[in-house]
Amino acid sequence: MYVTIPSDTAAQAPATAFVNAAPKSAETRLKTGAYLYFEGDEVEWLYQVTSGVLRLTRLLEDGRRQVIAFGYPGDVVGFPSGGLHHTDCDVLVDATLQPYRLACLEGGCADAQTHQQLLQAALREISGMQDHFLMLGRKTSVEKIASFLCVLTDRVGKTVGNYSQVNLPMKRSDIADFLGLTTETVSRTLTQLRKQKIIAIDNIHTIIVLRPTALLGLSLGDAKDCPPT
Amino acid sequence: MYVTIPSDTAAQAPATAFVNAAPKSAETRLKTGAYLYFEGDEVEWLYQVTSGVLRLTRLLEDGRRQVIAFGYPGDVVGFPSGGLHHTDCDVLVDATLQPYRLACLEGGCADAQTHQQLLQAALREISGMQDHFLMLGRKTSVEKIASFLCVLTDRVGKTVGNYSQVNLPMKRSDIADFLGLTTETVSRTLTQLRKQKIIAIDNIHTIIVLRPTALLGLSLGDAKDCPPT
DNA sequence: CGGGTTCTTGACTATCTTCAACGAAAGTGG
DNA sequence: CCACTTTCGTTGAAGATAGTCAAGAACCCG
Repeated sequence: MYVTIPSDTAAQAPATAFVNAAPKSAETRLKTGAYLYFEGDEVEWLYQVTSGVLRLTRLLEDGRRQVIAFGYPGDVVGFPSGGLHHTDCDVLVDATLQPYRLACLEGGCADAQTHQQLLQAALREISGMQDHFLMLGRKTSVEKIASFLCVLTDRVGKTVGNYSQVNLPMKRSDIADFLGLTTETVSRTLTQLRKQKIIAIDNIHTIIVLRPTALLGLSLGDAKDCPPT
Repeated sequence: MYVTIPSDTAAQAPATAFVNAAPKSAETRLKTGAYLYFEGDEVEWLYQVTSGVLRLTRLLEDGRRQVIAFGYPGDVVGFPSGGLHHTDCDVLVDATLQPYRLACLEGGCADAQTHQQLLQAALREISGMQDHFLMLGRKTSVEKIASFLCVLTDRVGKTVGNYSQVNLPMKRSDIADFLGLTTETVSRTLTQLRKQKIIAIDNIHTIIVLRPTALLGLSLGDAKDCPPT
């Protein structure tokens, strides 16, 4: 999952399971904390997330970290380069994964439809990452956090009463390393949105979006203090 | 071209023309300033840059801009998502391009080798973008500029006398929008490196690297003031 | 040569980070 | 199940990095 420009979201994140008549390999189940692969591992499988949440990370020698992406249902993870993984991948929320042989992406696979779908997933990945560039390079902390919440709400938000609710299974430091901020800034920005009554923080890992339009506005860089609707 | 982690550079940027025995379509030649495609255009062709330099950009409504990538020889540009281009692409330096039908990537192409090479290019693209994330999200302005110069020197630097020289055909604002900085910061940072005698600025578009090791050090976040070697 | 763009530099400001402290939550072992 | 320990999250104050605004210099192109 990347932080994409809202208007594009519908167009480019189908987030659906592959349509596939061919018999599948068995689903993989992984518990929170388990590692799916490490940087440097040889790639044998790609995985489409069926349920749960994954975290893809990359480290700098001095300890600085970038969360490359979160893997939400519909996302495909594990694209290789030079046959190797270039991130670590571990499990944030118990997950089920549909594995596909790497050969299936690379064409040595009988099932043309799966090949096609893996390829399209790779291309969506490129496009999503391009949007994410814009976010990392050009957005302020409020815009980043607002964008992040908007994307999550769209993809995995639940409607509870009149509001939509979204779960943040990751730590604040994961959000920070994903958006290019510090944990303190993430925390402060969430507090700020709460004080503006744009969101409510039900518990640390559960956000309720009170004013979706205001949140969307902030994600696009509108005036920082929209009056209560 | 993305700003990748130095140690990986060799492994992941072959930057070579595709090996291809099959007859090619005619090369495309484009002059500086010409547009190859626009955001929203339908994708019919992918292009491998043979010579020259391209610029891929993406705009936010309010005018903020991100330079997604520069297209240097060896790079493949034009990967679609949902059949459409998601960036603008124009020419910074007169370029020659080798076009490949999109069908060739998507498998509807007789030449399996070209299909394979386009696919590998797409996967390299993903990996390169992941490194670039780390750079955008976690590096300081000095590290960004130093990294940028290191990558360019590696890929297109020329040895002149005892030093290597690299051409920067793009404007300072392009560098800024590529690295997530402002033109002023780019300018100041280059001046700083010049005053430290790590680089010399021959003319605005030509940089000479005087102390490659120091530059590499800065790109990795070493102490900011290495003494002259 | 002249006009417009691009680049550099300076002064000032804002945003975000850093450092530090504290409280809340979660994990551990008896 | 509870006390203990550790990790995580929030908040404050201070500081630093990069941004903004503004002016002038250098460059480019007809």
